[in-house]
Amino acid sequence: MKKKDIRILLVDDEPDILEIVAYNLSAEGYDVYTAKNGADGVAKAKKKMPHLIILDVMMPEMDGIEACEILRRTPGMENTIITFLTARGEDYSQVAGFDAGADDYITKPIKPKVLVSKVNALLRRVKNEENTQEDIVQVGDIVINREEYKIIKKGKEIILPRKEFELLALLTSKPSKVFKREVILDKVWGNEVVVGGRTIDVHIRKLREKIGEDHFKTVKGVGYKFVL
Amino acid sequence: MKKKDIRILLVDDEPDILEIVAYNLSAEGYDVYTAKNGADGVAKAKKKMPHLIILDVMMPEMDGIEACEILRRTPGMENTIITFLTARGEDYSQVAGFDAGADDYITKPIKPKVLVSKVNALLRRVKNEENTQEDIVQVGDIVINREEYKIIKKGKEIILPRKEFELLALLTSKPSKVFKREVILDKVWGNEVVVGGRTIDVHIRKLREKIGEDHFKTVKGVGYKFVL
DNA sequence: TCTTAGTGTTACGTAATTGTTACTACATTA
DNA sequence: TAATGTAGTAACAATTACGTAACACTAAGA
Repeated sequence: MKKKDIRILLVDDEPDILEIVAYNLSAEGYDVYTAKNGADGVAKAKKKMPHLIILDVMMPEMDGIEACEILRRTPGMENTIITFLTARGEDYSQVAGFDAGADDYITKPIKPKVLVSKVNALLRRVKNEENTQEDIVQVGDIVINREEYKIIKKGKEIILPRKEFELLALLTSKPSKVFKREVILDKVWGNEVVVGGRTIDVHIRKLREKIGEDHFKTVKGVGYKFVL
Repeated sequence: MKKKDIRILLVDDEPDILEIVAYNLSAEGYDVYTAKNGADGVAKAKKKMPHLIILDVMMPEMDGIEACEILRRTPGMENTIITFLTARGEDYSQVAGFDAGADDYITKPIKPKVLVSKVNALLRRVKNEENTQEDIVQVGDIVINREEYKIIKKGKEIILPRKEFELLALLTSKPSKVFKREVILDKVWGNEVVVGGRTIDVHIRKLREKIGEDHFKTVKGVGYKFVL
């Protein structure tokens, strides 16, 4: 998952903070949205479904704690990462924030470099996580685009026959996972078709020729896996 | 996943810190281990495979940054949560820490309540997550990954042939339990196949070579058991 | 129809895994 | 201490599984 596809929602009532934080995160490549109070934040969150929400604790209308509690109860947002902005030393806010379901907090005054590092760290997991279900997978110098049925290696497009592509798509859908022969047959060939015992091997061999020998690992007696 | 099954490794060279943090986290119900420098920490981490590692940045022998980099490169620990302990205001450490692959940092002086809240927050995700990941089992310093058909011992990946893998998986499924020869034959070989009387012994021997002599205990006249 | 790319099959070579054997070691019991 | 039963070991044998090349079939388009 690319940074520009990661949405961050910023909620704070101070325009200055909003501006400086939004600037820094945008510069880092994220897709940033802002809201100026808790109620507005909750509304925008439901609309944009951000991956990360940064909430100021102290706000008019609806404070961060309350907003956080509402967000956590919103379907589809149980696992959104929520982090608070809080003044230093407010231990109470921190504990209360965590209780409300926050994942982290960031202390004011905000230091852009630290903030950006922290946001990167919080989102590192998201970036990998989504990889496994993306239609576009990147591994080294190879890009597999399952949506458009094509792969790109070192900037050069390679067209694969359908069966080979489907086999590749299956294996790359969960890198490192071993797919048993029976599972491969079921998913790529369909369980009613009976094919010879060497068919899978032959297709694997073709992929090895075209994509690269070392990406396809044989697990004897079990099946194959795609390694990065 | 229950709190008592969540392992936390604490690495700091100051005994006082170690004690107070360990006390608080233990009281919260976590399974806490400690190490007194980076090198020790890395060794213990490989052995215990903790879910969360709290690393002091400043340490003799090996500092936290270096330890973190090593840990991140260790098989099976790519997704372990790592958080730093750092003195307030050391912006540089924070940024460097995130670059090294940290997920978070905790500032000294440590406030127990805040610390515990934070740890709970960091582990909230783990608690739910692990529920679905049944095919990764941990026993002592050995991780058995059914999905990828590999095992990791002290951070080192070991590939086992299928029969050996299945035999190991069976024995470790219930550590200390003695599996009778007939039961092993049934589960690993299938009750219709008839194999010679020394076959199990030979496979046990291979596991002993690869995994470690002392993990496999012979119970004469009965069978074998796996001990931690 | 002919051609062609894609797909599947076969036969065979090779390597790894699995199983067997014969012998050794050790403990238990008579 | 001899006899017995059970397990450990190494070397070897058998089996299984995989890789490969060459070829056969098939469907779609020229």
